[in-house]
Amino acid sequence: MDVKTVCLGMLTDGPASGYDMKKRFESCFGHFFAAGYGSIYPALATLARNGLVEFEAVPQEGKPDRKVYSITAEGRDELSASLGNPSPTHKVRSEFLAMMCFAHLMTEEQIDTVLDNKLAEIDKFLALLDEPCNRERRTMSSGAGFVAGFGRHVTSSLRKYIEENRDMLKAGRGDEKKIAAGG
Amino acid sequence: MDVKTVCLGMLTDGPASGYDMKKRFESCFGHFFAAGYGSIYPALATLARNGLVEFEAVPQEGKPDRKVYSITAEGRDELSASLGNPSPTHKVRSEFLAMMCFAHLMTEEQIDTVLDNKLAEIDKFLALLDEPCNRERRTMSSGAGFVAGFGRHVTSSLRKYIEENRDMLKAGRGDEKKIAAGG
DNA sequence: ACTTTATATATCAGATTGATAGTATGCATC
DNA sequence: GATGCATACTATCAATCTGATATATAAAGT
Repeated sequence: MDVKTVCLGMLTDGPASGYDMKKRFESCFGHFFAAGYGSIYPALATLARNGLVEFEAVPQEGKPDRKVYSITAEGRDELSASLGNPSPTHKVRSEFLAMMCFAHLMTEEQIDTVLDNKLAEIDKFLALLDEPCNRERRTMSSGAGFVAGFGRHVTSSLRKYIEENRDMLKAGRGDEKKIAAGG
Repeated sequence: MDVKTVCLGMLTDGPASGYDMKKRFESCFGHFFAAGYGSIYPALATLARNGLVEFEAVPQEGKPDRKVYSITAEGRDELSASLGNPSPTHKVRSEFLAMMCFAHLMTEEQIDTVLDNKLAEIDKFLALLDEPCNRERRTMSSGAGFVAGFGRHVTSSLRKYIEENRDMLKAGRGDEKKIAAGG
């Protein structure tokens, strides 16, 4: 289940260009499976080379050809095999938590700044999940609904934890040497 | 805040080898900042090349030299600068959620298998967080306590969501063409 | 005797990230 | 009328990370 597989999955909804897919990655998949051009274009090139997708170059005025990709029968087989994986991963990569492990090396001000920024970021994300997706709910598949709900639920929970436990990070730091005081 | 920075942070607790650090990544950082030898050794090599750490090769009987790394004054400055980053990231990479987006292309059996495996994995992780870390709580920094609690809280919340909403994934799939029936 | 686990290092192919680049149109700001 | 920015569309690249693998030794389990 890499970017290639997600691209295959997207193409079961109909043909699309790399640019279209990028927009879909941003709007729907962004919060749990980010992908930029640097992974989408190579993925599509590899898929095409292996016959899992095919594309038609649509000429445009003054713009590069639009390459519209479609999934092939082999592509559907490959996707089907990928969806048979019984243990898909779910990983977190958090500079935030890694940094908080070293809170005793930070000033109180630095900790507060990071925490406040993180809460603001979370609120922004929650607002995003509530606005445009609710309107599309008719066209959303059951899976997309599950995933959007997942994001809302887990992110709210995360927010609550930070608010209720941020005091922990300032406690018991009096006797530690602060290396980050000078900057 | 990459592997290099976390290595620097670990070294503020005292000298350690790459092997020692790998164990620490596994036990404490694993669930939010994984790192294998393939990133730790190159990170230490780069840090040493830049004078942010220094190492002493300790000869051993019948084993390769143990390279024991220590942080330098320049390393502390670099770490301090990294801890000043006001917006550290927190990213999720989930094959699981990506797959659930395509639940309408899966059989009910496949969905159940994935969900049951995921719940079992979550239980295993929660048990892990409760057993060895609780005993070490005296030696844990406030930051490590915050982060461990974060893991417990968010993972429990995630578990609850899956249990309470898994039915969504089977609903409304009758009129969809299933491509994954054959395997 | 065989396998696993632990100690220790290190490399490599493949994938991803984040930035950058090229080319054209339209829209707003100065 | 110029400058900057957003949108539309492609694509590449260095730095980094992942997961597997290689090399050695030895204790401990089966």
